[in-house]
Amino acid sequence: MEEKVFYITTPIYYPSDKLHIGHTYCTVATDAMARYKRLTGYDVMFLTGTDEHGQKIEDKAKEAGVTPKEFVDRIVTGERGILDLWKLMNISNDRFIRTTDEYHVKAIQRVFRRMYDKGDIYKGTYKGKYCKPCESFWTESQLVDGKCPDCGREVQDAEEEAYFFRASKYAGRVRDLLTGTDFLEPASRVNEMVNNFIDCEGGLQDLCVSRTSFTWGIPVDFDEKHVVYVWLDALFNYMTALGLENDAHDDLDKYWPHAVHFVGKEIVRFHSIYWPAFLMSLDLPLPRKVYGHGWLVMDGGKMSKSKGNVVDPYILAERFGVDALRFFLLRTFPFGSDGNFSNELLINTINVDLANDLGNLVSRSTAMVEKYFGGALPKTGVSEPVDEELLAMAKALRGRYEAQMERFQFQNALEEIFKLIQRANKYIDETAPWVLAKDEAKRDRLAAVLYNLLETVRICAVLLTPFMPASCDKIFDQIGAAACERTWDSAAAFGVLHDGVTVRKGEAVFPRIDAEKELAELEALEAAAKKGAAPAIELEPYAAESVDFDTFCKSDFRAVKVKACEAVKKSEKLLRFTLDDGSGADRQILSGIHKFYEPEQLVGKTLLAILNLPPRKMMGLESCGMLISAVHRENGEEKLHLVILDDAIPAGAKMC
RNA sequence: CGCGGAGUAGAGCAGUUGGCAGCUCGUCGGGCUCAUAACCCGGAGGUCGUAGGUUCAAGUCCUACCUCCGCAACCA
Repeated sequence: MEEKVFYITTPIYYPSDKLHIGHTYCTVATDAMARYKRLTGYDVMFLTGTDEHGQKIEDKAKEAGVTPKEFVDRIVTGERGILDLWKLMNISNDRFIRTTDEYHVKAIQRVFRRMYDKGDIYKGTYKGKYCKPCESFWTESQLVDGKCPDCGREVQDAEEEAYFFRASKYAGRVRDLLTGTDFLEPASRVNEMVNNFIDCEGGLQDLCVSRTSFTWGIPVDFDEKHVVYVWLDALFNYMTALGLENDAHDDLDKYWPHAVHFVGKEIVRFHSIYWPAFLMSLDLPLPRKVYGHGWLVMDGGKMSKSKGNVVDPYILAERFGVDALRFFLLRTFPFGSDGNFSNELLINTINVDLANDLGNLVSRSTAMVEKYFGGALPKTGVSEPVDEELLAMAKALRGRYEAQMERFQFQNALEEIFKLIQRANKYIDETAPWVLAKDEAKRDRLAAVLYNLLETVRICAVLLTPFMPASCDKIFDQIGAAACERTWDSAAAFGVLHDGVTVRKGEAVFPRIDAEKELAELEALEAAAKKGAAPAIELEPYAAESVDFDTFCKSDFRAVKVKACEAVKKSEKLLRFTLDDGSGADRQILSGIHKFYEPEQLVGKTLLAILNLPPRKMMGLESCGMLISAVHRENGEEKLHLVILDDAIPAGAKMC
């Protein structure tokens, strides 16, 4: 007898900012899976949480003038924070872990020590280059022309003490795990991982697992100037939340062997390579599966702050309904690959599937029971051959749905349900109940037709419950389904609804959306949100330090004329300028301003440039100097204007 | 040759193990009036990126090439 236990997790999200629709997507998928497993009778543990340490949060907190803990508290527990978002989205997680929770911190310290005692963590040096003025540490590959990427000055060899995890020791076992089992899915991600990180040049690299350059992290308890590297801290949340090395919880043995991790494709590497290696080091059992889902992209581009195309789940959920949003995310996109998000698609899906097909089916079915039977439907039907196809589909649905759900193919599972819903709408046409209603002799036949419709709706609603829990309850209430008629078992049988079932046609469960009107309003809303978030005009901070006159005079500012200008291939931002600097020889300067100017509008202009900066390579091309621009931010948006001079100024004229 | 993904109807996409090329929207025509102007039926529209190859049979497998997109790099 198989043990009916299931453990599922989302990644713990990084609260350096508000979460967006992509995080919501992953969490909703996990929630649907958890609810599905509970429905089928499993004992489910569903964990989500936040990963709260690290340099970035330390920096952000400093910027905001608060402590790191205050900073993350606001994003996690504050108004419209992460907890609020999951509450709004009706997420049914059993636990919520924060890596700043005391029990987790203590557990991680013990884990770190165990790995150290075993010899899998060793103290080494992190070799690199140090820039004194910037006080920053760079790796060889981060350098630009052998110089500091921030300030362009010389760097020195330096060594920073750090602890390393001996990942190389487990490379073979991890490779076997990835290539020989279905531990990592979808399978397309396996080759990517093995080729890139294990069978690459130099093999699987040992992982640096401590830092001394910042303090917002879990201290290594036997070497206090180190903090534990974020990933070692973060990955173990999946086990500390069940009681690994702590007394706060005590169900590791029960749930851990049944663990499934849903993760975004960007962190598949850590979950499929380092996470198993960490566990091997501690002789702990591995989770059952890591599933790397795709991203939601906007019009072909990755969602990102700088592109200003981040989608706010609050706005969508409040406008269209939580269940509609949950449904859309899982119905529209294949879970394993990227999906193209758009408001049009969202509205279209809601209208077609939820309003026209499902909502309208419930509406017309219940309306007829009310109209022809006063709301109470006798189970005294007469069946006819035309019923057979509908009944066969309805009876087979649970099995087909289950096969897809077990493979995490939510899109296909929902597709199966909607095939039946469409079949039911067709069945109404075939049987024409409004004609039967006119003939008193056909009253029993009419009852059968309507009963079949309610049964079909009931089965669909049971299977839709994991996706749209609140809406399915409404549907159950409208068709009069009792508690025992909403179960997993009841979804496999036809004819479950009791005799004399009472329908209550209420408000439309999924109202139709006026697409044009909504799109316009959404656009306005999103623009307003963007504006409200940032001040109208934002300027760079004024320099506190003064520069002496001699130093200033060393800068060779000159007027230059643009002889030619073109976009650099494969670069989103770079323009390549060929300039007349008065010397007689052409000067080439690259500038990252394509976002603001098209090349052809600049040819012939007189611009300002500094000529005596050391040449620097970008995208394989050499840039000799820099064009001077005025920069500021407007409503949070970056603005840039080249300094354009009077064309009467000759090329090469010195600015002083 | 840095790594990876994708090219299928006007748009957006599905096609697991090779076996009659499908779905949604749009479009054109018809039906119905129970229902949220919703529902049902039918038509038009594709040399499945290109060129080769394997096979009785290729969207699917193999080889080469073209185009687009991510990551990375870069954005002095």
